[in-house]
Amino acid sequence: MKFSTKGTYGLRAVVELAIRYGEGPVSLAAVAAEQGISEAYLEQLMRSLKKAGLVATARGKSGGYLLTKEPEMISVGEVLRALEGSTDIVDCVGSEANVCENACTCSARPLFLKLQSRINAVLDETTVGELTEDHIEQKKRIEHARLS
Amino acid sequence: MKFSTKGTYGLRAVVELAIRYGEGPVSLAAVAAEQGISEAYLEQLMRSLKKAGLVATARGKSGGYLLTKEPEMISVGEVLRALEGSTDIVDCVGSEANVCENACTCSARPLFLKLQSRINAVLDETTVGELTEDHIEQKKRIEHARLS
DNA sequence: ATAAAGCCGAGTGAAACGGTAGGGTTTAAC
DNA sequence: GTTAAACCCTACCGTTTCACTCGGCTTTAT
Repeated sequence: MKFSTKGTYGLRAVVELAIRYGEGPVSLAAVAAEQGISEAYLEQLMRSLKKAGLVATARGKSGGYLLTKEPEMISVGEVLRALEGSTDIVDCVGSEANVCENACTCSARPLFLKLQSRINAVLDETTVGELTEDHIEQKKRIEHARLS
Repeated sequence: MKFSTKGTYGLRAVVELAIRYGEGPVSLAAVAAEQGISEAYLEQLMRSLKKAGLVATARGKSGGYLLTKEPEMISVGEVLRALEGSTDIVDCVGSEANVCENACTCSARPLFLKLQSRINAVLDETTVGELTEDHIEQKKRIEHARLS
């Protein structure tokens, strides 16, 4: 039940793009530096996000990455699914009905179903826009504290 | 964000003990056979559960495992924590404050905190007793369907 | 032309997972 | 009081995933 850094890094990168939404492409190097992530590693994550259609790219000099929709229209679930393939905690709870042979007698399954629905609720409700706002607020607060 | 079979197997084993709660020790072989789990592997899981004080053992012939409290008094969170060490999705959300250096600026952390609290709610509310009842109900229903 | 950017596949060390093996020690039952 | 059924314990092992790196390619603004 651990969350991978893949998801964390990816989310943070997307928030970084959200901060600069509407200002043209942001280079990988800029995002990596801002977030303290290895450039080469982040590139892989960006590729996943691009394949999922969440980010677009501009190639060539002064190119970079940009979000394909407004931050408020991107749920964190979308981002995580793009990065991790699925946000299902076990195979037998997905809509694709990848159900194991004895699912109907598995005593743990009711718990999994409940857990999954609660998790999905959070992932679907929360948007990248919200995370971005929180983050900007937080940065302001720190700046304030530093000055006083 | 995948759930390990360790947790699943362990939960199922505990439910099996719950079904026979009050009837004396249940042998590893019986639980393993009923749930279709490798005996040697299950033994390791049982040891974790014992170390956590959730099950007791009777050694020697006709020995086995038994729950140390009523199924209704055991939350699934306790079981999972015993098996997996922790049910925290990331280190920086636990009560032990194993917080990473830039936690206060991590844009993903608010999401993690929300997710974790929802997960904890489910894990703390749900008891082994409930899972056991559901399971018994389910078995009855299948028996019914088979006979008709 | 060239340098800055993205694109892409392959490889790698460490850890965890899921499971196995093979020996102990305890104890009820005969 | 032997024996066999049970738990106890340590070590190992093959596979997968993680987190990350490397090196080369293509595109394109300047």
